[in-house]
Amino acid sequence: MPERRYWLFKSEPTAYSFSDLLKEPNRTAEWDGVRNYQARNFLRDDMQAGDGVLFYHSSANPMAVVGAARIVKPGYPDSTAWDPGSIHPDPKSTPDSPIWYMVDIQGEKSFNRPVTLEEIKANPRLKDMLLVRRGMRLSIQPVTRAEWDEIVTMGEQGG
DNA sequence: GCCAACGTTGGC
DNA sequence: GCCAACGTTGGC
Repeated sequence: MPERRYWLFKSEPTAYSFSDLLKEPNRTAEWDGVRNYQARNFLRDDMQAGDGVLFYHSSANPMAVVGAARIVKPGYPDSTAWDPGSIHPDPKSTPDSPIWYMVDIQGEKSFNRPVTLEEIKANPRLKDMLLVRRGMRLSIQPVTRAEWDEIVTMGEQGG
């Protein structure tokens, strides 16, 4: 049993929100459409079933981590890449030679309150998070155990 | 709506 | 293999 890892997934809530995830059958969705190699490597190589996911709303009001999810299916080829009807087609990726990967995540808990980007920036314990690093645009980022604990604790404070 | 940051593309 | 142009991300 590998050690549990922690991640942060960004999503624009106007495209797909945490409450959308909670409305899915079994609160589970395929996290498809990632088209960045560094994020792809995390999806393909590093994620394991059971890993924790902080769900972050970007370009939102407020910008915040709004809940927790977990990986329920580790990396497998992203079939939307060779689906010409998808919003992120990539004809270079094929079933025989996939380039892009996805995971399945299951929504676990909506926080009692959003943990805002502003609070994250103001918290010295979270100063090293990739999220607040200048120019860091990765939509999937690793998070340390300590950062996970801190954010979950903040989110579970009374609402 | 702006624009800094930065990844990707393509001409050479 | 360099690098200018271009596209995207995402906070402001």
